Amino acid sequence: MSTFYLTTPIYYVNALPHIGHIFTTTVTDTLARYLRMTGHEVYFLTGTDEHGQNIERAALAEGIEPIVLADRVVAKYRELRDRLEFSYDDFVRTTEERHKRGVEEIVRRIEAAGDFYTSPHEGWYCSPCETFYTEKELGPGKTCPVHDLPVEWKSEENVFFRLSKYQQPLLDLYDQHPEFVRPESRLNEVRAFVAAGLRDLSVSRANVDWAIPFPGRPGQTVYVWLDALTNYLSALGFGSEEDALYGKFWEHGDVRLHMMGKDILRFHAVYWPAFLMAAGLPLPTVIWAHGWWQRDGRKVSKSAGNLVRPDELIERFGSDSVRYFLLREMVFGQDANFSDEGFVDRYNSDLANDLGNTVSRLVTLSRSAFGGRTPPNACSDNVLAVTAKKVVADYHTAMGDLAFSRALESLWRLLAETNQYIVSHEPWKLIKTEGPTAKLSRILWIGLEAVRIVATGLLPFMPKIAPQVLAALGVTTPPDSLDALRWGGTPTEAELPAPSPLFPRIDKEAYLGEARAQGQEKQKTMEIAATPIAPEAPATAEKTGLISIDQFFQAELKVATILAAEPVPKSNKLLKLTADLGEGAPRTIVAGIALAYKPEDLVGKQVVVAANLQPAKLMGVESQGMVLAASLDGKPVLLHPGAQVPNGTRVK
RNA sequence: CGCGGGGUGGAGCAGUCUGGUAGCUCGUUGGGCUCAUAACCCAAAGGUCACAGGUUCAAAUCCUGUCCCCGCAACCA
Repeated sequence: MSTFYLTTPIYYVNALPHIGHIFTTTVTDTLARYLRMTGHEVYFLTGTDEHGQNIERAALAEGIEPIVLADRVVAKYRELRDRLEFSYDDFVRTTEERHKRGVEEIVRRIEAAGDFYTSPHEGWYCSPCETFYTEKELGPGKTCPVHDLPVEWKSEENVFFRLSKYQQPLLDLYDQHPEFVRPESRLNEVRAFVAAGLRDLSVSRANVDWAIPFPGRPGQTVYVWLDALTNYLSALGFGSEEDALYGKFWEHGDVRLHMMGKDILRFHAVYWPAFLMAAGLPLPTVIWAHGWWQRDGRKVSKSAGNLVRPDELIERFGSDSVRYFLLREMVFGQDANFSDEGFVDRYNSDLANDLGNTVSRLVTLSRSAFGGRTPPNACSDNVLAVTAKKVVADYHTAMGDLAFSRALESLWRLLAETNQYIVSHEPWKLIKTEGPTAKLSRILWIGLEAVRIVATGLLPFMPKIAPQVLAALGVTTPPDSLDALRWGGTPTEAELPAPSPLFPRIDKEAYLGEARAQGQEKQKTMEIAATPIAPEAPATAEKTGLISIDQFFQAELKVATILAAEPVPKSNKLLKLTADLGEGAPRTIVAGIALAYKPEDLVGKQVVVAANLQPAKLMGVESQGMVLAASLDGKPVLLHPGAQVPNGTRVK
């Protein structure tokens, strides 16, 4: 027996849970359940990350305390646990006292090792990101590349962590423990990043109040990632007197596994072990980065409006169907695709047809032949028992590799063979011709037993439904150990309740129509919400964002004819235009329209140009103006004059 | 030469590390069965494993090169 410490990331409370959170937690939960059922001691942790300026500001905007905002999101996660049967042992919040103590302890240790120093930190700062940017990284008009909001020049004293010192130790770690980062392809990524050189990391902020005060550094608070990562220790009691769990699962634990999406791998595989090395603490043993869910083949994003809506799926199909789909459809480690059609197909063919229907036919046969009971004769020596043995072995192998889809696939092989077995023995004929003989009894018992093994293997995956399947097969108490995967567990002459469909078939066409309509409805709502509401009373210009006509005329808009157009090398959005503004010499203008226009289609066209903009360099080409275009979902549509006019004509 | 993932029957994917008859699910066509949730079983059609070269007795798999697709980064004056 080994100890396993399994964690999900702690989720940031600035947004409600979505399919990404659900997936990571579902995966970890399934693994936790499997390990418990194979006799291991498991401690499963999840939680929330609640500090930082984002939260502070969001709360301020609503006029509430940050903790109230956090409480609200935490309540959503608790609700999710109940709906999806997450079996975590603890839920840690970074605003808890125990967490604060853990952070203080790790800071003290790193401080004692001499790996912190104070230094001025200057740069363009985006508050929502809590990040400094270089000039080059900024968007047009000195805006944050992520938020498009103006950044501020900021200079403050920060505490820095000597990350650079750990470059070689980290590389040694990856070499000595190639299993540290999984899947393997990710290890190369991490190694390349570290080998390229590590800069010291700023780990404090001077002006963020909604955070843990930095011990021994008045006026400084702990940077969110140092704060957040430490949850893995603080939740176990690290830094307090009651640290028995810490000793058992971290310090002396056998496996310490962090599960996460690939987007935050770097923090876990580089920064976190470096912090721990500095603090003289044991490192995690495995960092597992899984892939992302895409929607209809495209990346999921709010702006594209293609978010997966797990709430509706859970309501319609049941939480276990969602869990099943997520684990069956993704090759663990790679990206996978979600589509409504794919979901219904899986549900109907795997759950309704294969699993549900097989249970149904066996139970019905058994009940009618043996007076509402399971058959009286068991049988250990037969073709299905041989298959079952092989299937169970494959199942365990796959689970050991965290290859969830393969584990499920192997169980379904047994299901398929069970159906073949039933058809080839035609028990419905035997009932009519010979009655309830021992031969019939064995045939039906073998079928029931094979399905029982499948349902038992599903217990970690489908904690709600698998026990119901077992109950339908006459096993009233679900086993708490996967020893029950051994052939022979189906009771003889046990009461067999009348079957009811566990997974009712879904009419695919009807459902897809429904889902489409729902999607459109959503979009409509969003459009309405996006329509600006006219101010009720006249407000001052400053407040409404209105400008005077003089301010407007500060912009010189002129008509120009495009003389030439060519793509900018190595860029995919930019076109380099040569335009005549009636000034004698043509101007070079770079425009981000390459995705929507071909160069040859633009030559000779008249467009509107902002003529008195400061020149700027884009991908090495100087642009002396801006072509005006309507922006439709990020796609530009150029503005042309309604009739041919002389170049340089003023637009007003 | 920015980083990464991918290209395998109509669709979606596994297999590639560790070379040995190309596999799964869905779909299509024909047949069977009637216990079961219009389900289940059998059979068939359908693949130059992106392309080219190389290594090998043998390549989807290893090596080299090329093309294409998708993310990220850069880029929307």
